[in-house]
Amino acid sequence: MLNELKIEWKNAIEAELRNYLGTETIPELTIGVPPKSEMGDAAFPMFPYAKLAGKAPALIAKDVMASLAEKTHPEGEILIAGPYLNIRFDIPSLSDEILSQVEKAGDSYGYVNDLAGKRIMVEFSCPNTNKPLHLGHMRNDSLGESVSHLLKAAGAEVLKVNLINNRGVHICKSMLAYKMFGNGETPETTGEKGDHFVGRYYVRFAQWEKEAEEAKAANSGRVNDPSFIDPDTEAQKMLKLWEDGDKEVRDLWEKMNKWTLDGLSESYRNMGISFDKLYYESDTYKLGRSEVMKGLDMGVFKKEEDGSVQVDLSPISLDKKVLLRRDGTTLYMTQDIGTAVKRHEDWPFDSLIYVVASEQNYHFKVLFYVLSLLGYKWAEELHHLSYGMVNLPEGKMKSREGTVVDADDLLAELTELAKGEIEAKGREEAVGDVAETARKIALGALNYYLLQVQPQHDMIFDPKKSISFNGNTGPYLQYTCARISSILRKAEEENGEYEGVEADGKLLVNDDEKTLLKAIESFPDTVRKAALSYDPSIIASYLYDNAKTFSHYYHDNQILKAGTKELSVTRLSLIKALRTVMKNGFDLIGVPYLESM
RNA sequence: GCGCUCUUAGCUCAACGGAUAGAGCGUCGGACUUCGAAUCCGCAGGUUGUAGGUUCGAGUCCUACAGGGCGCACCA
Repeated sequence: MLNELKIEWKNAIEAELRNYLGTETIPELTIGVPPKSEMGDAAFPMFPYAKLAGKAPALIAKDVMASLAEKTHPEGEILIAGPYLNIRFDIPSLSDEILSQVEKAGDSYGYVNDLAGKRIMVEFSCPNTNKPLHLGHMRNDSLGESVSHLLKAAGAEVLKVNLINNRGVHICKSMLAYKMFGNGETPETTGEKGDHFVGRYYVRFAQWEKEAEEAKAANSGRVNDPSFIDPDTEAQKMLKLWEDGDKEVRDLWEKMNKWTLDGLSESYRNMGISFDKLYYESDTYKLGRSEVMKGLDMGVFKKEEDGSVQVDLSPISLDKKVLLRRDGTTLYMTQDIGTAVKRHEDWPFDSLIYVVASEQNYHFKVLFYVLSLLGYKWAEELHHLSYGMVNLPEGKMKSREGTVVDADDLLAELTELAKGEIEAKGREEAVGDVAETARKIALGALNYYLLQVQPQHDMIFDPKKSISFNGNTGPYLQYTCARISSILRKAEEENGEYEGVEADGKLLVNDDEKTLLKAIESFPDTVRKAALSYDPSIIASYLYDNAKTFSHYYHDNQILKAGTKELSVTRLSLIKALRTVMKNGFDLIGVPYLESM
């Protein structure tokens, strides 16, 4: 409704400008927001018309205002701020309408229909089945989950898919190490979570590999000993056996995959991540060969003399890329081609978003181009949501150096910290389920931390300092809502106190109230913007601004003892609407809502 | 070497091409007999990596340079 008003003003001012400048063709008027609320609610800069008019922008603003003031114009007060023509709206007179809209829409307030009728597939996570999740995966998962929610909120039908990387030489490495050094132990016998158990053998392999390399470098007698086993050669052999369907290898593979996947599922559950459909690389890795053959027939790919199939990428200023090896086997790229085609068959999408780290920018550029060469029109609707690395203060996380931040450990540690906070504040009773509340606080802190940064930016994570519960954090947002809930509860408990008293939006006249009303009104626009740009950080900073304004407001103004019952009831309706907005926003960025904490 | 990308306060991050570049953390100093102090208020902290250019207007767009990251496999 404020938007409509702004557009009415834009049209009115443009019409006046045409009149003033004596020409029909004028630069489009831009709609801005003044830096301070006392300067008005909408800003129209007059700079672009200075040359045409041969007058200073400030003078134009004055003249246009004068002539507009004489006519009937849209609702609002015209202000002059130097070269800007600003409009102030009567926010209190709109507040009843704003608040009742929120009330009516409830859980779906903020939802828009820009993507109505669109089917969007979102691929994210894509773990290997040889180790547990780490912080890098968590950024991927938070983003994937959040973007999926955003797209739904924008009206799309969304299918979340995961591709489990459960085959390849790296998987064989953990299997081989287990075979060599496992002595038949299992997650049950050691009491470990399955993914951590398997991950330990992946690390064990790396250790073994290092020892072998050292032995080779030292050229010691061991290397020539017939009993010397080269780990890498052995892993390759195992991969071959796997591909040939060797019973023993396949059985071990099934067993270890299950261990890992059980562990990963538990992590996903704890993190609030879920998928609508799982794809397994063991099923998809051979897909794509027929697509490549089709491309050969179409003449868009070329068979080299050595028998490999390649694609010429010079039209997109790249070199060339092999799509089938000379022995006819498939590659990562081949698989992704096949998987994309299969996915479109499985669930014909209007768009497919790959949430994958920026290291793979090249891969996706090539993939999308190849699919378009194959004539798939939907290739234009593929999107790589490329996000930056999560680094440690001392640099990149390295599994070999043991600097990887484990997802389960981090979550457990944060939960423990949150529990400590609850206990330190003596909130156990008020909170009820302490463990569950602590988990939700930890999750809120983590998701907010990961999503407040724009996806494409690299970010630095300091395990000691990064995640706090104070300041610009998830728990601060949760706390804000818990406070609102607390006030609303109290109001209910004073049963009868406010009976028959009507809220009157015109009473909401102070700056914070107007700021909150404008923010509440702009929530749907914020959702739209975030969804269309696949950027949850827009929601995060929007929610933070609201929490900040509320805290300030709360500090300076009484709600239950506002002076008159009418004012109390009106303020209650304002904070209730704010809570709805916050809650709906929380859903979009994986911050759990808490009644009390 | 080539390509992509990034560089904003001590640190972590914001800022539809628009007005005096903002938050949090950290430092220092204030505010709880008042609806929850996981809060609020204040002080200090900046030549937006450097040099040019486009524009009425540039942290934002273009070019060059410096520095960081990531790619440039018949690995995934």
